[in-house]
Amino acid sequence: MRKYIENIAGILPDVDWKLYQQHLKVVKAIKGETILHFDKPCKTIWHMTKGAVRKVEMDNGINKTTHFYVAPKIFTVLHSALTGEPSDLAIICEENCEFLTLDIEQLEYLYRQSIYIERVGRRMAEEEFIEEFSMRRMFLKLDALQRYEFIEKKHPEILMRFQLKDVATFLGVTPETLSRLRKSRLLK
Amino acid sequence: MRKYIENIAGILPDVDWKLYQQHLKVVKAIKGETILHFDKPCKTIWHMTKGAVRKVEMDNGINKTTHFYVAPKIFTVLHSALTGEPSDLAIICEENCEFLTLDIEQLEYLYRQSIYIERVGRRMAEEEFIEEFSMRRMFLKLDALQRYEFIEKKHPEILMRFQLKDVATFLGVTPETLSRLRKSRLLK
DNA sequence: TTACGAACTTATCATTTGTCAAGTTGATTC
DNA sequence: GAATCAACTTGACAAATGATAAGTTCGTAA
Repeated sequence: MRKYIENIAGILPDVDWKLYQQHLKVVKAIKGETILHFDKPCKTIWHMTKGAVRKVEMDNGINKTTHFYVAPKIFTVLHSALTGEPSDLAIICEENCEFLTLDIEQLEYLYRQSIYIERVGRRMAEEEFIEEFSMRRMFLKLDALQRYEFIEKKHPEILMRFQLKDVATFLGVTPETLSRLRKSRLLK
Repeated sequence: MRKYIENIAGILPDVDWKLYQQHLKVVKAIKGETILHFDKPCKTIWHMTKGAVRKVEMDNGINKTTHFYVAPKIFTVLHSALTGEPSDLAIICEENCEFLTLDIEQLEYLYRQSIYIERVGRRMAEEEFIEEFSMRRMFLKLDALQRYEFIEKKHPEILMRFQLKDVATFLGVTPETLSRLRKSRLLK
């Protein structure tokens, strides 16, 4: 996990890493488990060391997937964590998972203790912003088939580890449409 | 501008603000001017104190707007600024504008000098991430008319200060479609 | 094994949106 | 004021996608 962080954020000195590490707690969850429920405030940063999860939103009774995460990965529901408001997203384990969890309030404390940890936070936020923008551009310039092929090329792990119906909602189409697009591609 | 920053990032002590301020340069640009061209690396953070700009991408010879910004606002092309790679986005002034510019390399230096400035960077990145995600969710759950109404409600300044053809590409539809949607709404 | 249910696919038809072409409006320039 | 140009609108038709319903496949539990 330290290597994963340093890969994104640059060197994290021993003393800062030790400080950070002290506040992490080991947690496990099994496939199908919901680690964050709708309407509950998100108070945790998850450091996923094993497994895969997805974030979902509820739209007219239909679950739509907004994010897929595969270990190693750090995630939270930021707009809820920052404001304390209930989360409109749930987080569901799609495989058996292992996490190191960190309380949001403890993270705020750690930010004040270490410019290196503050920097990790900045670099993580920057990377998430870039990824989020990349996903939105996908909608601006690509049709449904091209979006599927974009994911196939840039994020193949998503197609390997998650269900097609969830990939469909992530791509902004119905599962039926995704099925048809996949077939149309075979005919070429 | 300091107030704008503190509103997002919390208190910025006098000494840190002074340090920051020393590296800002006043720049003006007129309506229609391109302050960042396609394929040039982005080396600047703009602090727009007056005016309005938009970011555009080129897609098969057609300009598509990815962002609208109205003063006061801080922006850059992050994925280019971080890597030094040429920007696939251009930035165009839609009104006469005034900026305080900051060189990216100087910002990196400032981050190392001050945990408060580092924090400003983190908070800005967090806010941009949240906004970017909010925009993507718009595509996941809303059809074209609903997206228009979402912008009308949440970002009315966009409809007031930018052209409809640019709003259309920002919403992921053709100008013709947006025109029809606006008409269909009048009939209700 | 059988039965069941969920994921995925296929088919049909309706709706939305894009494409292309033409018309209108309004601001700017000469 | 006439000419011009870009923004915006409108119309007709084509293409993409959604909605509904039904069929298939496959893993799991009785």
